[in-house]
Amino acid sequence: MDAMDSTSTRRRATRAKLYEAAVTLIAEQGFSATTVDEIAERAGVAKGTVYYNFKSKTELFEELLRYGVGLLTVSLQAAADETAERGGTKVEALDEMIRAGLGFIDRYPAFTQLYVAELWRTNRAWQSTLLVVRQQAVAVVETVLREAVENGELSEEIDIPLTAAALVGMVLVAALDWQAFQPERSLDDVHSALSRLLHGRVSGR
Amino acid sequence: MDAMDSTSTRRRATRAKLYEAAVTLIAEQGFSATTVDEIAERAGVAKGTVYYNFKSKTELFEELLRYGVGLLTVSLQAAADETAERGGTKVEALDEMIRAGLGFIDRYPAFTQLYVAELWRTNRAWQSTLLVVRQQAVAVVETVLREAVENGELSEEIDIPLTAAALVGMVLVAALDWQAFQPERSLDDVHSALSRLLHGRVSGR
DNA sequence: ATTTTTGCACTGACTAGTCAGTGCAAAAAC
DNA sequence: GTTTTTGCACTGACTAGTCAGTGCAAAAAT
Repeated sequence: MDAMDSTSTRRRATRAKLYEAAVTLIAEQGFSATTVDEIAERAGVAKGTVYYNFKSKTELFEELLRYGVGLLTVSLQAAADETAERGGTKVEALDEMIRAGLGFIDRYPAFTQLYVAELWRTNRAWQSTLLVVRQQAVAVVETVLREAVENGELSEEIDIPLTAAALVGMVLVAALDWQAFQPERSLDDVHSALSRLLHGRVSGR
Repeated sequence: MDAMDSTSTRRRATRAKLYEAAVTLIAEQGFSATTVDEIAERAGVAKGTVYYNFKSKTELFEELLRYGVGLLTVSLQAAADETAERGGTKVEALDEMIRAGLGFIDRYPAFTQLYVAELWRTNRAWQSTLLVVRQQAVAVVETVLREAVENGELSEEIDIPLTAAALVGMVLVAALDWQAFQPERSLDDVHSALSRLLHGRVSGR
């Protein structure tokens, strides 16, 4: 039943080293400005190994995108599920998802940079991969919003896709700004600022 | 002793053509993937002309950033000022600034893409230019938030820099998503979804 | 008036270099 | 003994930046 495990442990480890190296370099410099030689060197691997494991530089990058967004989606979903299990409201679930999102960005800042930098480009090879992968992540938020509207926690007037996009954007940009321009702030600081926005506790006292 | 007009009309026109060509190409493909030959060709100009007008590809790009963010800042400031003049509240001013931001992104989507894609990169030549230029734009929002707190419209507990960053991010990402994934929506749709978030009218009925 | 000079804006062929991807034999790991 | 990795030389396409030269209009010299 196993056997056909086409990727050996060894190969997986090599690939992981390559992802790790590529994500940092591409986040800093962009895809085109990053050379395959650099990636190989940083991963401590021969250039030929890159091409033994991936058919091209572009393919390596696309796999990286899939892998990274997969991690994010799992983490968002886990936050939503845990809140549900312990009987929390949907708005609490959203709040926990914001925290999970911030945690992800805190752990993988380079991936986040790279994702944002590529997401809205047009005419690039991996555009369709990105579209799929983005929808995966946003869908988790949309589902919780939808449930919250159904059980009356949120107004029926909200526009679910737009609100989901805005929430994701808010977290993404606030977190990147935090990392880039105010790294001394704590995750809790950032979380509570965003949470306040979510709960409409900005205006009024 | 006159001749102060150091840049002739002709040169200015050429530069404008180059900005126009560069902004679209770089938004689509990124800085490194865009060649100077492409820019020149799209602008209908010889390659040498690019180097006659700018000392390098990087300098052309930096000028472009300065120019674009300048436009945005002016537009945000105008929205704030007009609201103040007609005696509106600070929260109304924020609302108008959201609209102005959306309008800007609607008019210059390519510039916005390019800005977002480059903003959080590290180790790039134009990093310092970006820092300055970003602060310019965010400062306008921070000022209005600060005034709103001072006159009691907003809670004293809000974290001004973080909230400003989150608001800008919310608008930026929602607008780019709108353009990329739901272009059929109207500006008013998007504006009212965001406005609802700002006013805390998401939760509750 | 006509010719010559000057300076600006622009041109495009050319240079020197870079980089994705290949090929392959030998070694290491499994 | 099969799979994976290494090391390294090589290729060919592509690219940032340069530079000698062109076109042209206004000024200066004749």
